[in-house]
Amino acid sequence: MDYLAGLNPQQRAAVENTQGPAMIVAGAGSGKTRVITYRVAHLIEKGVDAFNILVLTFTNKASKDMRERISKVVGPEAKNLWMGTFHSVFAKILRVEAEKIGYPSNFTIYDTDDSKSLIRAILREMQLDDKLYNANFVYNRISSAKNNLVSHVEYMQSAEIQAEDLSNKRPMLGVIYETYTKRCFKAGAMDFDDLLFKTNVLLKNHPDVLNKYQQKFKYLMVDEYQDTNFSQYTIVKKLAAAYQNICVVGDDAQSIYGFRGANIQNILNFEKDYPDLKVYKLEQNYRSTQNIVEVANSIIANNKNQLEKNVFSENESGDRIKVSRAFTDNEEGKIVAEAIVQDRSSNGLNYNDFAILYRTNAQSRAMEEALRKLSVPYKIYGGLSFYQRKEIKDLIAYFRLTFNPSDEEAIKRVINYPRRGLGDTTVDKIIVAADQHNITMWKVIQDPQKYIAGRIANQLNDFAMLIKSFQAESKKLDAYETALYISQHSGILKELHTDDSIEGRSRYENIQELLNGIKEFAEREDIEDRSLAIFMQDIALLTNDDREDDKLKDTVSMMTIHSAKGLEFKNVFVVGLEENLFPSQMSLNSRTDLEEERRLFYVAITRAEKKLTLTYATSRYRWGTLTNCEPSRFISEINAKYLELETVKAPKTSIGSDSFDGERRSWSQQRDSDSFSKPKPSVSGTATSVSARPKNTMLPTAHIPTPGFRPDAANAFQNGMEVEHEKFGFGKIINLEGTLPDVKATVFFQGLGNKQLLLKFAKLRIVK
DNA sequence: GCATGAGAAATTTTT
DNA sequence: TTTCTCATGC
Repeated sequence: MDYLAGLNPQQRAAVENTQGPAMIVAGAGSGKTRVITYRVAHLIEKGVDAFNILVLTFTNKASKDMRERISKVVGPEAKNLWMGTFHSVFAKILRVEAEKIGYPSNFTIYDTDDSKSLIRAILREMQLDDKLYNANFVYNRISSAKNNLVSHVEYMQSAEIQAEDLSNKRPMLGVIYETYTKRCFKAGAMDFDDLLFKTNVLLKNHPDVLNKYQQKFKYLMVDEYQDTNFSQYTIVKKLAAAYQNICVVGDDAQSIYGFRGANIQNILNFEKDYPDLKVYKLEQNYRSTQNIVEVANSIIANNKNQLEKNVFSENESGDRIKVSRAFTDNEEGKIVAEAIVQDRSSNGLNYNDFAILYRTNAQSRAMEEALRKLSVPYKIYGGLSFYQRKEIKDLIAYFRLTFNPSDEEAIKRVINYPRRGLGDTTVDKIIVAADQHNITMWKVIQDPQKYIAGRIANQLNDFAMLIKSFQAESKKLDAYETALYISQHSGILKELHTDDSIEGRSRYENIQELLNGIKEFAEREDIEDRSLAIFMQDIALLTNDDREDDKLKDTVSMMTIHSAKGLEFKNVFVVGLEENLFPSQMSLNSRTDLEEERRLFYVAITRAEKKLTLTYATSRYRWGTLTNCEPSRFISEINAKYLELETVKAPKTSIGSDSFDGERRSWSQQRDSDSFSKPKPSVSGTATSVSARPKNTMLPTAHIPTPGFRPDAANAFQNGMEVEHEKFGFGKIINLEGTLPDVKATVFFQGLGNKQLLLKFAKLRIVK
């Protein structure tokens, strides 16, 4: 039992006490994962059968990491643990029990895209205003209903909800919810929230099933308990009811998924559910310097509602927190990139000692450009996952259809890809026919003559035959062979192969990569059923973090703060610390939301081991235009004694005296470099990493045009007028020469001197 | 049914 | 600025 030796007293107590309800409040960097892994290992060492232990996590990555670490202590027995994300564990159980709730066991899992697409279709069919009934909004509404275990029936019956929807002028939401639910059911599909919702239904309506899993999971552990929603909370509570061997681990200060229905009260009130609860507080931070920990503490102290704890560090006190101001988002990128280059060479660090964290994905672009300019290798985490790419989803839709031809979203996705003359009108006809006869789209497609007039029936027949041939082949071939067969005979491979643009080639490669992945799967010896159907089961639950590609490469990591949770880096840059960005604009209306933003900031800070840099810009491109920014309130919440404010540099004015020329020059340079890097500039389609965003040199100052800025016509100007220029700010016309339309004005701008401007081009507004 | 181009909308975080 | 939707004409 030597693994116990390396633990501090609290950690050790949490590990050794395995009976009854327990809550481990784990401050950031306090060795939480270690405690969970050792606790599970300890259970197994004590003789508990691994099959009787269920460990629930939020990300695939967390569960994978933990399983690996556990197997280092207990060996191959770790394989028998039930361990995974809420969604994957209960998907697995639902597949076994599906018939009990009327679903086929090979149900499809709809990802967010599928769900939204279905919602859009329903909105169109109901002829609802898609601005009032925005698909995103509807999706969130349904999602939060499900996460609070409100079924569509209860939704419609609840006077409160109905009144709320009515006052929001969206009385049809209940009907949409109902239709959506029925359509999913008809398609044999569950969305993400259903995996939890239906589990609740199952456990509620089938006491025998509940009992079975209560007996099975004699020991339960839940990681990141502060992120559970009501639906998850209820499942856990039910499963634990028989033995009460429930151990939850979490940190209320790191609850950052409230927007997705997570309820921080679940951890704050845990004690009420289990009065004889034992609480273990892990308060020593082993990760960060004292300064960093104290800054984090001082930030989080601004929140009202929290569990009492005192996180401390016995590491060195460390550097102060650096705060850098930039004038634009591009300059911010430059400051960060330069700091990385310099720090790396002067302190002998690797690129992977650095992370850049931001609030929104959109911020990555400025960072990327800056890093690329200095040839700093980087990797962006999050964003579009491999499995969300169009070509991958297309092929997977064929797979889905093969195993579940009722899958409506899959049909719509590929019925006309590659093109086979089955366009929107035909699809609409199928949907109408299916609706009228109360059958699935697949039924209509199989027997088109019966439902749809005209020659289009022949093409539908062909499509049905195609899918049926896939089904037949899948019974004969292994996963890889089936996948290959489908990709060839669907025409996808050919379609992509003929596209020899850069994007097209990369799509082709992605398909190859997917096929390789399937091949690997087909050759695995540790699983019994290696069919494509099994491979497909959880694919919607995978994210790109699950694919180990270049983990070992030495690159700077870039990601949103949300995806950085659980990670640590020697040097961390938290960028974009501005009001309306971080804290996000959406959070400013309520205390709850603002506190969540603050916890998010807490998470960001506590990722850093040695050095933390906060940056902000005084202006930034948002929705295409330059906007003024104020420094984030979070910066002023930090006690100044911990901060090192960077000396302010004067803004650079890189444009020469003749501004018109200067402007045009930088445009043409940009053009040139674009066409240089893209052999076929005419290729449209998916965006490449080459951005047409104005470069640094185009932003001489940070002037923000007054709202509603509109340039005046060239003939309107007179000598002596005060004018505003889009970029240069306010100035005064001191000379006019030439004749219309070629009048040239000399304008004096404060701080910039005289500029010659051709009035027909310059964006000038008359002030006075 | 499909390709093309104009115009509008969008940006919070994700299993 | 980019991305998507819608309308138009073939």
